[in-house]
Amino acid sequence: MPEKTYSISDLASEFGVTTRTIRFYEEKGLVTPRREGQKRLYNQADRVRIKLILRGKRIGMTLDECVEVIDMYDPEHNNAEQLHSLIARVQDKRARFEQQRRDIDEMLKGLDEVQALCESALAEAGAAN
Amino acid sequence: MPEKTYSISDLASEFGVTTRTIRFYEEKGLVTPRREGQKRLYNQADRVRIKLILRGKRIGMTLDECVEVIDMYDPEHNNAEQLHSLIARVQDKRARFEQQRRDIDEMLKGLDEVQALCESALAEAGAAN
DNA sequence: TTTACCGTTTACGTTAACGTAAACTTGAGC
DNA sequence: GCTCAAGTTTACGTTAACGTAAACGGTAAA
Repeated sequence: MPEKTYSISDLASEFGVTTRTIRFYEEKGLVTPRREGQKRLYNQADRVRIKLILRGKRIGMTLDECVEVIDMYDPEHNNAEQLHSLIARVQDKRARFEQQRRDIDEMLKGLDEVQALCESALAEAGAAN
Repeated sequence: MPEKTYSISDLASEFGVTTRTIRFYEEKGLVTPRREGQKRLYNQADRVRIKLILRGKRIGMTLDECVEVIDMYDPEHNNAEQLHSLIARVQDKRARFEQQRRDIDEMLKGLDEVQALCESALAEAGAAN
């Protein structure tokens, strides 16, 4: 069965971005859809790459960093040396993500405190009536 | 006892940024150190704000978003209406941060898989000898 | 056939978050 | 008194990640 394909506006609306954004990612080499005549045709792999890019962006990664991570997924690695270097890069990214998770947890803790203060202030105001 | 203060380069080196960055934050109204003559003097509150800004930046927040969050911490809120609106904003931020945490967890999962593949490939190569 | 979309390329514009450089002041140490 | 490091202001430069506009091609419905 033929693989499912997507038009550029399919993906744009699915992911809530503009077609310009997707073409821009192509300019930068992040996706390489095939063409049907003039029109771009995206396959499942393209779609996944875009999804990964947008996930990266949500946590503040640059497009170049997104590429770095995505490239880790395809095995251009043959020998032991390359495998070790890949593992090292994985560790670097992991450290970064774990730092980010700590940052987010701190942020959430702060929000909890603010909310608790708000609610106790509201309770007090309510009790005053 | 007088509050502890910091020079601009104190904070710059503590946080690993340039003095330009800190002055830029002042231009944008994110910090307002007092002056001793010509020189800027930062107090503990200023220092904490900068710390919060940089934490926000690490998870991809814009400076404006950092201000939004930081502003939630000081109580400019008196009446019940303002308290409810603040709680609503807290919920919005919370949702965003939780999404980010999910994104990070997915990223880490991906890294785990890559590393596992690398290690099993290395084990296989080792066994082949 | 005309209208209405969807798609395309090309190209200039925009915003955030600083970098960088120049020119000047000021207090500390020699 | 001179130097030197650390500070200041002013101002133009830079990069990433698209936005926006113009001008055009294909096709499907009215």
